[in-house]
Amino acid sequence: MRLFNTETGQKEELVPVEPGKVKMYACGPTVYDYIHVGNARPVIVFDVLRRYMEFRGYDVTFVQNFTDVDDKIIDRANREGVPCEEITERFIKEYFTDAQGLGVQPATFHPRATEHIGGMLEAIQTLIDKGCAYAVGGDVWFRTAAFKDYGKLSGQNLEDLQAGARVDVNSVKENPMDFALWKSAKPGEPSWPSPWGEGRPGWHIECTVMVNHYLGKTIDIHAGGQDLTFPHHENEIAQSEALNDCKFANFWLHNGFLSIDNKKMSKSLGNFFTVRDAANAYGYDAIRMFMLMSHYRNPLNYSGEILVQAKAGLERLYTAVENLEFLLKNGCRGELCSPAEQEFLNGLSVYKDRFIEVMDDDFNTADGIAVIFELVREINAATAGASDPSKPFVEGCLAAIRELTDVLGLLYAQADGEADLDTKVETLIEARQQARANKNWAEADRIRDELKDMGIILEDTPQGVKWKRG
RNA sequence: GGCGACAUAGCCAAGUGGUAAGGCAGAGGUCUGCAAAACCUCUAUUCCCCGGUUCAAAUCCGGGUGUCGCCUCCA
Repeated sequence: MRLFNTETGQKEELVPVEPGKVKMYACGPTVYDYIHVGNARPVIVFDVLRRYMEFRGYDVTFVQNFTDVDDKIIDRANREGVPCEEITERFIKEYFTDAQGLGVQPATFHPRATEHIGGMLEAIQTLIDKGCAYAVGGDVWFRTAAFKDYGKLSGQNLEDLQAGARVDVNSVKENPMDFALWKSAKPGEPSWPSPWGEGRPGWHIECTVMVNHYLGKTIDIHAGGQDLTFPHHENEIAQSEALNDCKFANFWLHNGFLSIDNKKMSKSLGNFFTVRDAANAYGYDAIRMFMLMSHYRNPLNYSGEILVQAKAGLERLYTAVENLEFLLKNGCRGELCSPAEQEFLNGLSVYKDRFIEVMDDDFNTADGIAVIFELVREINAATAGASDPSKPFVEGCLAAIRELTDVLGLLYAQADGEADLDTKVETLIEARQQARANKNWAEADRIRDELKDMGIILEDTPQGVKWKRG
C-alpha cells in the first residue's frame, strides 16, 4: 500500500523495516480536559489505518501516548485546587470513554510521559555529551544548530525560521529556535530530580523516548495532526536522530484540520464542541462516519447539518444489515445456495477488490465508503425481491458487508435484536396483526401510532413484522 | 515575511491526462391496505477565474481571486 509522506510530499510504498511488521506511533492528547471533535480526527483516522494494515496482514504495534505533565494540566490543577494526578487520571478515563464510544480500538501501548522520566534524563544527558544540547541554569536546551537537517520535515530552513522568529525574551538560548529538553521547576509544580536540578521534561523529548522504548530507534510510521508538523515533529526528528544517529521515522503522516465556520477548531479560540456533547446530540458513530466520509488529509468543516447527513447515510448501512439479519431469522428456508445465488456471492468479490484498491492508495476512506454503498445497493436489490433465499446466501451477503464495514469500524453501535422487546410491545404487535388480518386498518394504524409514540417503529415485510427503536 | 493546504451540484464529497464515483436532501415511479424499508429513473455539457500545453485538461504549466493552516500551546 501507498501512504503520503509529509517529509517527501509524495505517496510512497509502505515497506516496513521488519517485513510483515509495522511499528506505528501517534501523538496522543494532553490530558487536561475532554477531547473536542477536532482532537478526535487523528484518533479515528489512524485507528482506521491501523485496522486496515492489520486487514492487509501486517502485524501492527501501535503506540499512542498521553502527555500527562504540562502547563495546561498544572493550570487546571491549581484552578481546581487538586493534585495534577487527579486531573490526568480523570481525563485519561474520559478519553477512553470517548475513544471506545467512537469505536476506536485501544493501542498496543498507551504510555504516559511521567512513566518515562528516567529514559528522558538518560536521553538528555546523552545529547549533552554529544554536544547537541546545553544546560543553562536549571534548563536544558537542544542546540538546533548542531543538527544539520533541522527543518527537513516542514520544508523550512533554520535561517528563514530565525528571521521570522518572534522576539524571544529568553536570551539565555544560543539560538531562538533552540527548544527545551528540561525545564527547571517553579514553586508548586510537579518536578523530578535531575543532574540539572529539580524540573520536568520538555514536551518533545517525551515522544522520542517513548518511541524508542516501545518501538525502537527507527519506526515505520509516525502520525499526528498537521499542526504538530512544526515544531513538535521537527524537534522530535532533531532529538532522535542526533541521539541515535539513524533515521527516526520512515513515514510522517498528518491529518488535516477540522474547522468550524472555516476557522480551526481549537481550545484557545473557544470555538469547539467536545466529542461528548456532539455524541449526545448525534451519536458517536455519526461522528466516526463524518470523519471517514472525506479524505484524512483534506480540511473538514464541522456543522450540525453535516453530522445529520452522516447519520442518515450510516442509517442506510445499518438498515441493510438489519434487513439481512431479519431475513436470516424469519425468511430463510434453503440450506444450500442455489447456483445463481452462489454466482451472485462470487461476484461480490469485485467490491472487496475495489475496496482494497482505493484503501491501498493512502487509505482513501471516502472511496472505501462509496464502495460499501455500492455493495449494499446490489445486495439490497438482490435480497429485497428474493422469495425464498437460502441461509448461506443471506449469510454470505451479510459477511460481505461486515468484512468491509469492520475495517472502517462502522456499524459497531448496532442495537441488539429483539431480546429486549417487552411483553407489552409484543402484545400490541400481536393485536395489530389481528386487526390487519380482519382488515381493520384504522385499528392497525392506531396501534402502529401508539407504538411509534413509545419509540417502536414497525415495518411490514413478506417475512412478518420487523420493528426497530426510533 | 517564510512554509503549506484547499476551491467540484441545494449540502457533504471522491476523482491528478481519456470525456464528472458515492452519500444526504429533492422530484417521479415500482412494491405496500396505507406506511416504512428497498429498488428504478431524474437532479453539474461541467469542476473559482483568465491564459497556455495537448488529439484530449476538473486533472499538467503560467498568472490571478478567495478561504484556511503552521512559523507561540494546539490533533
